[in-house]
Amino acid sequence: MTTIKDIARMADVSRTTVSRVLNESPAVSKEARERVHRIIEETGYIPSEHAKSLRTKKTKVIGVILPRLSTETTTRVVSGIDRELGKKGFQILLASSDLNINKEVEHIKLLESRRVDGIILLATNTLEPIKTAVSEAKVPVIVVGQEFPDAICLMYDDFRASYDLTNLFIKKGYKKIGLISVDEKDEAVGYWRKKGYIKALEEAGLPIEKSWQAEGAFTIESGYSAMKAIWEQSDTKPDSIVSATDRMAIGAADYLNDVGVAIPDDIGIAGFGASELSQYAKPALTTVDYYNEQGGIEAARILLEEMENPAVKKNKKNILKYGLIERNSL
Amino acid sequence: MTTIKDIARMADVSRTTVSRVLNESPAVSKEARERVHRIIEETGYIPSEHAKSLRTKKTKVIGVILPRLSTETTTRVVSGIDRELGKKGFQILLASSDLNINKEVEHIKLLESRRVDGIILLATNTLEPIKTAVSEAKVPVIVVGQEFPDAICLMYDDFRASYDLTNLFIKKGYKKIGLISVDEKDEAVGYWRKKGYIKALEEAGLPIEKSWQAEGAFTIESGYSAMKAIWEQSDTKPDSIVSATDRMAIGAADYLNDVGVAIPDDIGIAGFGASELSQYAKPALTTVDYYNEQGGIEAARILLEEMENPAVKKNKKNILKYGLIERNSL
DNA sequence: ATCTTCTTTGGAATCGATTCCAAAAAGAAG
DNA sequence: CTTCTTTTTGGAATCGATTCCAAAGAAGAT
Repeated sequence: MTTIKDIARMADVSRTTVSRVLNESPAVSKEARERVHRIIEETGYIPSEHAKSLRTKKTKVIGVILPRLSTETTTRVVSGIDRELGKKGFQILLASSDLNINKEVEHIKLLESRRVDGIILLATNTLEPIKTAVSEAKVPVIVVGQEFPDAICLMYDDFRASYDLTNLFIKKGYKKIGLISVDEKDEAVGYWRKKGYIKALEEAGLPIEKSWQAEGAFTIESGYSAMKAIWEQSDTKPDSIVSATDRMAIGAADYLNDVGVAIPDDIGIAGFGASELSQYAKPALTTVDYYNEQGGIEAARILLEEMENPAVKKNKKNILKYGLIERNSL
Repeated sequence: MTTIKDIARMADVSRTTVSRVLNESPAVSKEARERVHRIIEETGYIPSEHAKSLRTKKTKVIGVILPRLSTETTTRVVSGIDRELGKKGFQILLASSDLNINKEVEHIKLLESRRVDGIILLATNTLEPIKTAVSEAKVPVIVVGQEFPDAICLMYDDFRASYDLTNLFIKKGYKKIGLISVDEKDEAVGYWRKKGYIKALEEAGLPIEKSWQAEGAFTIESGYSAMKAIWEQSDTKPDSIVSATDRMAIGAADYLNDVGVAIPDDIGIAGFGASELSQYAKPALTTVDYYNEQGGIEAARILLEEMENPAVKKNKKNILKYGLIERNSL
């Protein structure tokens, strides 16, 4: 591979001069500059970013740790991150944790070893190992989607969103509102969305009935099973279902369809996430839009800012906007 | 930031010895090894991959260039790539071309400057600039989804798949088969899927009617418009539509729904891609599954192999499998 | 006690860039 | 024709690792 040394020799100048040409320093004579440019052109020389960042301590790469590549939510966020960072010439080094908690910690180390300028962590849990890994990290880390006590985080307001959505059910006259949730280890999706649901019911004086609740695991199939469980275990049936994710809502709707229950005539249903699926389901699903791409953009901006001038206090919490999308399932 | 030098000083050994410990060389005494390990533990030292790969010429990073992050097809492929490469300790450096043709070429250079060990290009066109960039690249490049004359490529058999799908229409008794296609600059999706459709019709002696054909642009909305165009421009209406993508098929179905045409009773329709949307559409869409994640895995494997021992002839073509998924829209 | 062999160690060069500093060349002023 | 600036240039150190090679030390053989 051609190096700056080769170019220097061929252009009959010093490496210093070549470096100057590369960095567009004005302190180079026109002839020298042209000679160097010509040689670079001829050889197809591409300077090594490694050597460069070894010296300059800047890599123009940021690491993104995500639970899974193939979900709409994450790709939207990553897309937003990429769009925003791309403008400033940053690239993304991917690290997929594959829902494996140990891997998240490992990946922070791995990204640090590659001297990324910053890290954006799409978090799925708030367990101890990952929290300490984040606070010990030597580069700025932005946590998206969960609340970490002493890190810069960017959160969706899952509690309020869930509260608002449940109130929409109530406003529409539903009285027996059930819930399909997920494991509370995922605080945002599991704990807070459930909490918002309960708060709304309590305030309205509506029953919080255990048999109208079941837990799924994000997938459409698990939503189907959860709905089935609710249907089979409850004496009086619920008249509506809040589902912590769109996919589980779709699964639930499938089950209801299979047992001949009509949506929204017999039962109302809504989800979270504004997935594409929710839009084209029949009937179209009422859902909460978290504007994920915008979230990615925000995350990128905050990271850029933090890299420019690192704040002393890292316990900033940024709350993202959300919106209710009312469609035909309620 | 702590460096190998600091560790050496603190453990009272030479950098050489620290390096040996890091690389698990047996030629280190037990005491020295333990001392070094303790210091590394205490300081939280993480060796710089930059410095390392500057010497070793290996980065354990591969670049993936993709048209857009937020489509199902690409995320599935990337997911497959990541799964396979992750096993061998490789990471992915993302480069999203945002459908901008110049950017693809730029990104090849950018990835080369970062000295990635290899590149996987999810190609959307076969125009000259990108083809020459690929053949001039100094690292192995695997092209996925399009045919490049002198590169290692991994292709979907779009012609045969389209031919097979169209024959399924014919077998089901459809006689007036229309087409929603895309720009032929995208050879795979635009040109070959159309060619397969035409071949099947020709062989069956069925009419190839221009007014039953329209061009979309991948989106659901464009499918809607294309279907509308066909419906308004044709005297006798087609009795079925082959759509070059699922999303356009969904859009077309929406239009037909709006004008009161029933699927599959009045008109049959099918798409390509086995998108999740196709599965949960009502009625569920017949489609072609390209097993994208498997494609990503294959691409990664081929790249790994090529990196191990570079083949002289780079014009290998690998054809991926596909399968017809028959559902209720035909 | 001396010579070999084997284990363990560190010095120094290297990878490919940047950057500080001083020297050389060119131009301006006296 | 000096002298002083200003422009242009290159030498050498540096970043943080690896690796070759030789030397020091320990252990074993005679």
